[in-house]
Amino acid sequence: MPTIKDVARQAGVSTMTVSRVINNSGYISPATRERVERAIAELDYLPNALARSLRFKQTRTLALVLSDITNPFFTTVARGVEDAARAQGFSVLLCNTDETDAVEREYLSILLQKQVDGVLLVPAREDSTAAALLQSRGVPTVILDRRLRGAKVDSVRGDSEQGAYEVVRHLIGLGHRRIAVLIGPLSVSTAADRVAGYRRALREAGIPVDEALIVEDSFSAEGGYRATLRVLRDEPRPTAIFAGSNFIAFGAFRALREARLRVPEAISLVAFDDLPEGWLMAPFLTAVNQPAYEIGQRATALLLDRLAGRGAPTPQEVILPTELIIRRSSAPPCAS
Amino acid sequence: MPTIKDVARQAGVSTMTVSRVINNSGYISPATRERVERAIAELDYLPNALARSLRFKQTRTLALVLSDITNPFFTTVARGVEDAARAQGFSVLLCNTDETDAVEREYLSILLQKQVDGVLLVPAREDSTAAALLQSRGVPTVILDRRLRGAKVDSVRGDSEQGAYEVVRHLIGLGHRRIAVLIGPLSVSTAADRVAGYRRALREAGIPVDEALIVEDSFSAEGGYRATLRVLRDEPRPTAIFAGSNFIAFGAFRALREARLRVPEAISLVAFDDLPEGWLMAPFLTAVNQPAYEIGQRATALLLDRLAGRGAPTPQEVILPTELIIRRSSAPPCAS
DNA sequence: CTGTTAGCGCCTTCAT
DNA sequence: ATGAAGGCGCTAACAG
Repeated sequence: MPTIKDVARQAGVSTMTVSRVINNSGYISPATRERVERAIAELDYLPNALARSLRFKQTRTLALVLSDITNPFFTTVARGVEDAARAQGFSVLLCNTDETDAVEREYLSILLQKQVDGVLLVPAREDSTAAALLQSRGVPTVILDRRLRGAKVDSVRGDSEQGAYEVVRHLIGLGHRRIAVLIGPLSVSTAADRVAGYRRALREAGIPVDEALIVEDSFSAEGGYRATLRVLRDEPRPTAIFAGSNFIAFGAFRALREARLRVPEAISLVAFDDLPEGWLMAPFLTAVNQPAYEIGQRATALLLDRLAGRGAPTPQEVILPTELIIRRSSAPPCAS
Repeated sequence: MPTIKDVARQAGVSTMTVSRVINNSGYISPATRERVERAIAELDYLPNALARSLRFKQTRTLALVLSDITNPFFTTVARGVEDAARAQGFSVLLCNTDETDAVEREYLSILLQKQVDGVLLVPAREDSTAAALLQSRGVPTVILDRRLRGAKVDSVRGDSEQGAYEVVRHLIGLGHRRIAVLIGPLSVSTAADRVAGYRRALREAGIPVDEALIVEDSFSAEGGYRATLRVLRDEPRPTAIFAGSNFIAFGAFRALREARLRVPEAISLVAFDDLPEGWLMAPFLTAVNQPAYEIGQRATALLLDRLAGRGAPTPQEVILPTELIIRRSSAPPCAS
């Protein structure tokens, strides 16, 4: 790997002159510039970003810390992040935490050491201290997808409360009154918000909340499966299930199939988080869609604005609207 | 951000001593070590990875260059990569190229500048020069998912030829003789290999190949849609379609639905690349599944072995078996 | 066992 | 318009 010294020697100038050419700074005679540029081309010289970062104190690298890139929602968020970052010459370090506090902390330490310029964080828990730590170290941070308790940080997320409210209202409109909600850990704000939306819809319709119908498990297919089994034992059995995430819905659907309950004839099933368009051979599931790509994009724009000193003085909170997509998995309750 | 100097001052030792504590190198009296460690804790000191990388000439960072993280196959690959990398203390820089040569080159330049230790590359084209460039610069590289013409590089991929062969043989076994194959650009090796597998299956069954039934478009839903329209105009119409990727299958399915052709009654549809388990509410599509996670994991292991000097002397080529999953989208041709 | 010197590759500052 | 010195934060090599 040639260094700036090699180029300087080849061009018969000092390293400083080469540096000026590279950075387009200061005055340079056309003749020398020409010579330097030829030397650069001849040697296939590429500046060492580590050395530059060490001097400039910026790496032009962001980190995206999320629970699991395998979740299509986060995949799309990641794509939005990457596109927005690349457009401004930033690279993205990807970190999967599996919702684990320990892994989150481990990654944070690495990211601080690597001197990333900013972090996009999906906190593992609502009271995660990660954001505070980053802030205290002077690393701009944007929270994605979730709320953080008492944090003074920029954040971008979909409107979980309103989205849940709308889909539950849809069920109520169809005539359902016993509606179960299966959700991930309530320590995650999206879980809490979706339950809050659920409660609001019931309250508004004058339907009393049966706490037994609110089942907290994990945001996974297994969680959805377990929660469904539990809810099916209830008497009288709920006529509709609101799955708090796409994965929960998958698990719920499997449990329903095994219990020989047809959807939507025997029981309705709706979910939070749609799958990317075109993925479903026969779109079936009524779902609340979040603008995942835009969440990633907006969050990154916010972060890059801060890095450029263009940030607003106070923390921004961007809440993007969701969209209710009614398909065939929701129908009026059966007459029984 | 405190530096090693601050720690040294606080502990009343030289920076070298601090360095020794950090790296567990050389001899240090327990007493000093203790003092240094306390200073580190008090200051919340974290070593600057940029400076260390500059010295050590290694960044403990890999790059994953792929076409689109939004594709569930690559998502899973990425997860495999990340897990394997993290297990050895490496971070992963994610780069989406959208199959574009220009973006691929742009990223390579950035990655070289950032001094990544190794690259996992899904080349945009079979004759991409990216790998050669990386090798010439001394950056270990592993090719993922695809073959590269005449490259002396490690590579890990699924067995496209055999997978295609098997699924087409499955169709032939059902009685199909006019089988269309819809595929992405033949300049991508997976496309070429899947067509090769298709041809082998037909040849073996003594069925002449009708070149009109081999349609090259893009590896996308739109490509699948367009290709299907074309193939449906053929006379006599094919009784089965082999979609060369999951996205192609999605587009094909939409075109078939619009043409009011029921699957599998009117026409069978099979695909390469399954969707992650549990994603489908009602698994329907007969598909060839590739071990995506393992591809990512194995490739990363190979790369890290090389970095550690544990690599084999000659380039390794790992070809992992695929698995045919027969579901309800394939059936015997209708009597017509 | 610990400290000093020098340098990784680059750029800011200040001369010339 | 160009160059020399010094330093970003860290560590290998050599003292002592």
